[in-house]
Amino acid sequence: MKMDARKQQVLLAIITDFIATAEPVGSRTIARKYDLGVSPATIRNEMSDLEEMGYIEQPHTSAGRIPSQLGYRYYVDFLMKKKNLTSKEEETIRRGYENKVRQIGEVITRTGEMLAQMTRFAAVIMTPRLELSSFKRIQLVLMNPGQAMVIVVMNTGALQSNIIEIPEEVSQVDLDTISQVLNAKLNGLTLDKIKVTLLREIYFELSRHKNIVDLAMHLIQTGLAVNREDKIYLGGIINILNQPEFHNIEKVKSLLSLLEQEELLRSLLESSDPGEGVAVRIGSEMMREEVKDCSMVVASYCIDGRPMGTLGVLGPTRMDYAWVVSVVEYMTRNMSETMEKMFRGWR
Amino acid sequence: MKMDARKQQVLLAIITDFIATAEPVGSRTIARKYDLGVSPATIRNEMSDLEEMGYIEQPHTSAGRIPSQLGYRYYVDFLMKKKNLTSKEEETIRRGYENKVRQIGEVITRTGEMLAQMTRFAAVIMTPRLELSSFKRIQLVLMNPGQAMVIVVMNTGALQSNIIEIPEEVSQVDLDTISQVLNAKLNGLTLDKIKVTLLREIYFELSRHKNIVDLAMHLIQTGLAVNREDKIYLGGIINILNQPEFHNIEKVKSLLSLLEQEELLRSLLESSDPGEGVAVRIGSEMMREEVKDCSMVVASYCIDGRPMGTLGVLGPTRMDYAWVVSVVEYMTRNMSETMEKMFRGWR
DNA sequence: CGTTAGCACTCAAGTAGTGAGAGTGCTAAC
DNA sequence: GTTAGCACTCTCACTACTTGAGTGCTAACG
Repeated sequence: MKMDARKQQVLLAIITDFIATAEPVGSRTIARKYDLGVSPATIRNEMSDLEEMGYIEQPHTSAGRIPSQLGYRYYVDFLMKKKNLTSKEEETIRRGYENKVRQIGEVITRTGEMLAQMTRFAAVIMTPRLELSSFKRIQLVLMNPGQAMVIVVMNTGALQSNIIEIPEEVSQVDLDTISQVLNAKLNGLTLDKIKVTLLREIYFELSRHKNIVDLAMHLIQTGLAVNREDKIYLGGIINILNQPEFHNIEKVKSLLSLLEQEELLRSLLESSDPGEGVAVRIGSEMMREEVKDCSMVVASYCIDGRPMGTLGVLGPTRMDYAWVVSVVEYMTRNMSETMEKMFRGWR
Repeated sequence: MKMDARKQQVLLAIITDFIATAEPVGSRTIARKYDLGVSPATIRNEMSDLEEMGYIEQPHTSAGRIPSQLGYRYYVDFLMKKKNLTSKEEETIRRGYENKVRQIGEVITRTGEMLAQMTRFAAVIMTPRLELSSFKRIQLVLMNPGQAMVIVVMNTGALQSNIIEIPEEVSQVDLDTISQVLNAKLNGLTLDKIKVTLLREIYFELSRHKNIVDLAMHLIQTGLAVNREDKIYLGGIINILNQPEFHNIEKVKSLLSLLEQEELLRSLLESSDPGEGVAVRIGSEMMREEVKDCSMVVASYCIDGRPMGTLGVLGPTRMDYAWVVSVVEYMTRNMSETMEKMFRGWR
């Protein structure tokens, strides 16, 4: 069986209607609301074909049809027309970034809030990936004899801190010395490269201060290594509960238990890392039972063309993809620009 | 009408049973399960009295009784016997803190996880209140000409960072000078006191560096002032959904929308700030419609006897208060000790 | 040969009626 | 003061019935 123009029209009608109403769509409804110029009987025939091809399915015999996962996929790939945001909506988004967003965390929070509010779904955003950020500055603070805090500032403005054990006799002045040497050597490198290349140089440099050289090594190894997980913003879960498909509490529970586990959320976001532009992951494409009735629309935000992190929206498979894709796209562009503006010269 | 010993026994039986089963309790059940030595009929009379006094209520005519909010209050204040944790449970908790918890954030996360897991309710923890922490160190990092990052380290190990605008010509060396002066002057003060006392001294000190003195003032005012909100840990929401009283999705929605708004959550936690020991807030005592069917068990964790923040558990009013109070108490003590050990000498 | 009208068939969901079970409150007897 | 007995109430689960939406099939139409 082959897909022809009319089948496409029917499929489009079914999906459009189902997205809007969350009710199975019957042949009669299509004939009435979407002017295809044919009778319900004809549409029934087409629907029967579409069902055989796997694009739609029937919840039960006497109900209308609903799109299958495959149907959504076809829709997203071939049928969907992007909706442009109204200039008022674009305005709202731009406004959101104007109001003193200084810190990277603020940009992310603001983006997440807007994303959740506009799409009415849950928003998920990863902070810029640390392994792609580069080292800006290190600072050692003596907390008390024997313990120091290592503070690492990345060029994205991200802060990493860590408490390490040091010999009792090391003073703040010693720490400052180490800071200085490290700063000179490490500036501008990505975390990946730090360990491999420069240990020898630093060793040599610090050999004047024999007593602290071991410390510095220790510090590089432990202080920089741990705690490298990126944080995740998650908001607007409440929106998902407003969707009729989540009136069933069991689904809510399973979804929520997934979202509460940050590692799972991260793997979800990472596995659906889009190359370029906006990607749509539908239901079981995400390979997780808990979200088989959900879809994600994700995109990467970039700084100087380099993708730094992922942001996205999580909602039921029955979502208005055209709209959500447009919002995510516009949002991503604005967020990227805001960050770029913020980081100009920080590298 | 006066409360007598037998009424107390009956009330205790009702609450105990209801906590365990979530079903209204009838006179027959009490007579059978709780050996009061009287017949159901007598218990019925007592129940009738208790209802009149407001301690219990009837969902409908032919159902048993359930505790009213007042009933729970009476139970918590007068009837409840603390359950001691088994040594195995205590062991689990202690273990949780042994495994390299270095940072304040880790202590909080770990505590939250354990609290949620043990009580099977949602856990809420506030980070140590900044206004009670004292200043440890300030560090200024030049991000690019015209912008600097202010990093403030508190004695609790908490980090605050902020981007500020500075004159283009200010160099990292200038910033280091300012850092040095500020560090010397500010060390050990609480944030509250910083502004008022020392501006003049610092002004004098920096007058050698005329060009940056204004900057330093600006920095103190903006850099330290903003972003002073304490963060909140929230976890284990999923547990609440497992309670039968939350099978109604509307309640879930209303609760979740409250929990998603951090300020509301904070006000909830702050308003039920316990003086000493563990406090229980039942239903509408929290003054919020969304949690009228919930209770909180909260306590303050202390460092050197000074209460630094609040932690607590949020669950349905029908919770095993005796058990939860014990867990929260033990947990608070352990968390306080862990933090104290960690901070020894940091102030 | 594609399209359409007509019709029998199916199924979910709502409605009404029924009976069982749990629990109470009252009364009278102990 | 306590208890047994009993009538009464109300929820809940179960069943039967009706309604309406929607399909699939068949035969007729252009």
